[in-house]
Amino acid sequence: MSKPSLPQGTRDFNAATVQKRQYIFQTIKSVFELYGFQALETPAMENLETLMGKYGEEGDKLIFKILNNGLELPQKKQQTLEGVEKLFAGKSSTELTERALRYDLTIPFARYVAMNHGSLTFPFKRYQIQPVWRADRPQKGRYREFYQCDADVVGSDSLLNEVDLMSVYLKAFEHLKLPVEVKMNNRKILLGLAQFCGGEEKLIDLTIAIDKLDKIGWEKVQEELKSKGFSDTQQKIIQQYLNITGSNEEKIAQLKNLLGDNASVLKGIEELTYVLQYHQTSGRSKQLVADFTLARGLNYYTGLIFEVKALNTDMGSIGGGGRYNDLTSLFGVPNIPGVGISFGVDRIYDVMEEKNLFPPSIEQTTQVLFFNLGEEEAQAAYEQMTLLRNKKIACEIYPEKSKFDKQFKYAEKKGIPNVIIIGTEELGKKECNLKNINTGIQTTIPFAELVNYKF
RNA sequence: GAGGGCGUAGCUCAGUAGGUUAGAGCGACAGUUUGUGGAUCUGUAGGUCGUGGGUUCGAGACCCAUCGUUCUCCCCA
Repeated sequence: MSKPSLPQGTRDFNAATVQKRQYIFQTIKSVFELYGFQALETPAMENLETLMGKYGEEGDKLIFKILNNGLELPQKKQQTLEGVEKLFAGKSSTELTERALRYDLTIPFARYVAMNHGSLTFPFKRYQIQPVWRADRPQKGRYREFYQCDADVVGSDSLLNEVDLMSVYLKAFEHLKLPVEVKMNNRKILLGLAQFCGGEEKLIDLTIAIDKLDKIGWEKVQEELKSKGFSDTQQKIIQQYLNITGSNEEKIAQLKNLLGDNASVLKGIEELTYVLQYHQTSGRSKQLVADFTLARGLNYYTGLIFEVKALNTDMGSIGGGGRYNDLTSLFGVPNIPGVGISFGVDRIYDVMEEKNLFPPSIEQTTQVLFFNLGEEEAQAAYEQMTLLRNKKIACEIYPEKSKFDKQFKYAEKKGIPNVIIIGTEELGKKECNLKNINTGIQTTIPFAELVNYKF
């Protein structure tokens, strides 16, 4: 028998890890609820049709597909073979895979809204905390199974939603004590730049290229632009665009100078300014940074886009989002605009672990271990334990009669602070010996008073 | 999809230019101690060196393949 192992890019979470993760989930969840978002859960799998074509060509390849059952049945042989042929032709084949694991939470949400738009109250605000799966190559901060925490508002055009969502970000990371900055840009600004440089159809090439700026530097970006057919003068404009620096106000002023006669750019600036100004008063505006090099891969975004970056670490973005004007039209229901944000919990965990930001208090465990010193003694201990449990004190009894040594070590390893020893002597006097493992102090307490003891 | 690092005991690793029966620390278990742990000491168990082939008188070490893992690029959270 070979050693058991885990699929690539997946992890087990032990007790300590689960507690820390729960701490993050709880923190984010309570902020979502504070802002009026309601929970939603959707299935791990969706119909392949629902997911395909929504994440771009690259994204489609990363969708985990689920092999249909019953492919080996003789009456389905023809169908199966057709499916295989489609597969080799580079197409997706529902003959082989009708279902797939969800790739993110946004598209399933859009599907949900499209299916239920008749009965939902708009604006509809929901949050969702569930795992998603990607058939990616794992590396630092990248897993094949990871959790997303999304909050979206659909059915409202108002920029007040963007304002509120930025507040959600800042509040949640404030609670987590994780210093971040939220980069903001507007797809409309990028669109304007594309119009300036040869046409809207170049938007995607353009965004992909400039998104790499901080990673590969201008030289390489320029090479990529050149290979995508941008002319020298266009490259020059893009370079000027990317060189915009300074405070938010200064950046916006420079952008106006450069591309101010483009309607789309102006609209983008207006929206960005609106959100930034709203936060001027909150005192947290410093964490909101206009960054015109921010692009974001997903193509369904149409307005403001955001990305959260943890300060002083080389971890990639730990959250992102943006406005999409027409996601549900993918599912036949037009005119439901929306805006959403997402938290990358696994990366947040990694950063917090790296920076030692988890409060020690979140590790909770058994408070009291009852020693097992024989059948009769154990019965008495069990009675006392039940009383403490009724008082909501976490207790356990060592399941077998063993040497003190062993039972002490168990308590120690598990971080149980108190042990209660009930042996024949104590049994006779109807009392128990309580020993604090950390201080070594031992006290004798009558059975009748144990329930009132403050652990 | 492209490229690099690493796979030796439960864990972390050592293993010198290929040379006898493959080592250490930690951990586990047992004893010192059938009712008071953490320490010390003593002892015990645990490895077909990821797998398969090749070179060699001889391979944990060298070569090839394969699997696993990890990191970088692409892309993304």
